Parts: sequence; structure tokens; C-alpha cells
Amino acid sequence: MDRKKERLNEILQATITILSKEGAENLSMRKVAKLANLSLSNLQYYYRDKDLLMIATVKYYFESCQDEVTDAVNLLSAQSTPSTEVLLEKLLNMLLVVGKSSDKIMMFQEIWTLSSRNKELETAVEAYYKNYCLWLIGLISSFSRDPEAIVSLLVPYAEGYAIVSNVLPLNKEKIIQMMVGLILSMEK
Amino acid sequence: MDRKKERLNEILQATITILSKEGAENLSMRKVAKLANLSLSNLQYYYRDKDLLMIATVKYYFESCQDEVTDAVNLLSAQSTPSTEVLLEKLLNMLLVVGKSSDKIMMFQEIWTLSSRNKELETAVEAYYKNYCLWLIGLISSFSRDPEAIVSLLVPYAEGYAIVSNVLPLNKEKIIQMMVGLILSMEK
DNA sequence: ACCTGAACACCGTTCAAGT
DNA sequence: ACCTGAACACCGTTCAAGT
Repeated sequence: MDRKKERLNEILQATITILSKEGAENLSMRKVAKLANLSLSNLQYYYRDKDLLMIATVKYYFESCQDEVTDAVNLLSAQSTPSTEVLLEKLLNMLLVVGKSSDKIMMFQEIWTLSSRNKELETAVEAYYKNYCLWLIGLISSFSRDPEAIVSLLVPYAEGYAIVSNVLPLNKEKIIQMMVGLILSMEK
Repeated sequence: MDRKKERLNEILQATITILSKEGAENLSMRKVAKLANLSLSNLQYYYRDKDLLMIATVKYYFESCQDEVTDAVNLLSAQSTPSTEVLLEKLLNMLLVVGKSSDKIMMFQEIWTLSSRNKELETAVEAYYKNYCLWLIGLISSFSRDPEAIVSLLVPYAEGYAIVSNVLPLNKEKIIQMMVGLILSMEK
């Protein structure tokens, strides 16, 4: 039974590797099988078809992302409680990732697209984001009266920023400045 | 030569139809050829490979989107110049589209993902968004001192909203209220 | 329960050939 | 310039069979 868990992990890791390097379009059951050292048919014994493999992979991937968010949030709150302004700046610097720079953004891109065609994936993606919002609300409630409004501003903004950051008239520094100003103005 | 233009349009329309209904993952050269009434090899005469077909399709699709944006903006500015607040509300209602509701969002989703793997598509996407930002700056400059800041806020927000709208703690109405308040506060 | 290999219909791309 | 059809390697899925 431990061996089986290992096998499954190997398969999901192999899938993530191919997905982030080559995209969903170039991912095949045969490639995954090869990278994970199984025969095609044996891979299909564990995951009956490609859809099921994708669903399992996305869930597995999200779990690791959850851990990362938790760590980052803990790191932020652990720091010797700076001013609200400094904390907001750090948070924004964390959230506003320039698109295409990281494997992570590539993975999310692939996952979004896949989820728009698959109901079960869509549910998994929504569950992840809802949890992510809750984390943020918890963090922000330490300094704000209306964390839900701030989260409703920050989360979509960060997602969109990853996509269109390189066409915006303002650079990242100025944008963070603006966003901090806006959020602080909400508290009055 | 007119006949050729027609042929190309048929091909690109067929590609858009399949792309928005079934996704890039289920789009094949053979399906496009069938829907556009050509043989596979003849389709490949017009578009040597799938990549070139996708690039041409995205450019063609963006042109029609440009026209739509232009029309919408004209419609907004034509209306008997209301207060800044009302105009902002209308603009936000236009920009904040709930994800998965429209073929358009599905198309953009597919295009984003494809463009992250293809340099030429990426360039086309950037050109489209840059132009889109310019339109918005033009519109917003009629009532704001700092249209570039507002565009840098609105454009990413609208893109991200299409993705995560259904997990946000605030509903659309409250979000629009919040965004209008924020933008108005920028003018002081 | 875990694993194999052959077979099927489909895919993108190449190529030699026709008009 | 426009179009055809065969061939190639690859794909997801099914299935009958082994341990």
C-alpha cells in the first residue's frame, strides 16, 4: 500500500513536469508513462483515462500550492509587525507576479483552460481559490475593518496582472504605490 | 483573388467555431478542413501547419474584437454625458464579465494559453491589449486627470474578475460600488 | 490487484503527383 | 497557383490475456 502511494506520486510528478514544461497540448499518456517508468496500459490501470489523470494532477498540485501560501502568509505575519503600509507593500510584491516568468503561472494557465472544459476540474479550481481567499481574509483582518472588500479587490487584480502586466502604462512599482494608496483610503 | 479571400475567411471562421465550442485541445486540422469544405492537404496549402493556422485565427479574431470595443466605447461616449459616477458604473458593468458565460471568454482563455507557448501569438496578444488600453485611456481622459492609473487598475482587474468572480466574497454589485468609490477617490 | 501487448480510429506532417 | 491521396509516426482508448 505504501508502494502504491509512491507509484501514484511518481505518476503525478511526471505529469506536472510535462505539463509545466510542454503544456497540456503536448502532454500524452504515453509520455507520462515513459517518464514515470510504467507501460501505457499500466498507467491506465491507475488512471483510467486522460481526464482522470488531469483531475488527480490538479488536485495534487493545488495541495502543494496551499502549503506554499500557508508558509508565505506565516512568514509575513511572523515578521515584527510593521506598519500597515509596509505590510501591504510586501503582500502586493508577493501577489503581483509578472506573467510567463514562472512555471507556476504556466501551470495555472493550463489548469484554467482545462477547467473551463471539465466540470470536475472547475470545482477543484474553485475550491482552491475559495480557500485561498479565506487565508487572505484572515491575514488582512489583522489590520483592516473590511478584509472582504480588500480580498475582492486584490485576488482578481493579481490574477489579471499576471496576464496583462506587460501592456500596462504604469510599471510595477507605481502600481503597488497606487494599490497601497487605494486600500489605505478604504479604511477611512 | 476575391475567391481566395473568401476561402481564407471560411477557414478562419471554421477554426473559431471549433475553438470556442470544443477548445484548442479538440481542434484538429482535419476537423477544420471538413467544416470549411476542403481536403486536409488543401487546408495545409493555405496554412502550412497548425501553428500558422492558430496565429492567423487569433489575429482575425482580434480584429473583430477591436471593432466591438470601438462600438461599445462610441456608444458610451455618445450617451448624453452623464455624471462621472454613472459613466464609471456603466463602464464597469461592461468590463466585468462573469467567466465561462460567453464564447468570448472561452476564446480568450484558449488564446492566452496558446500564446504562452508561442512567441508570435504572444506578440499579437500584447498588441491587442496595448491598443485596448489606449482606447480606454482615451475614454477615461474625458473625466480623469490620471487615466493611465485608472487603466492600470481596471484592465488587470477585469481580466482577473472573469476568472475568479465566482469565488469572491463580494457580489458584482458591491464590487462595482467599491471600484467606483476607489476610482473617484483617486481624483482628489 | 497489478501488469502486458495488440488493435482501433484519430492526429499532424511530409511528399510525390496532378491540374 | 491550387488541389489530391498515400504514407509516417504519434495519439487515446479498448480489450483479451497474463500473474
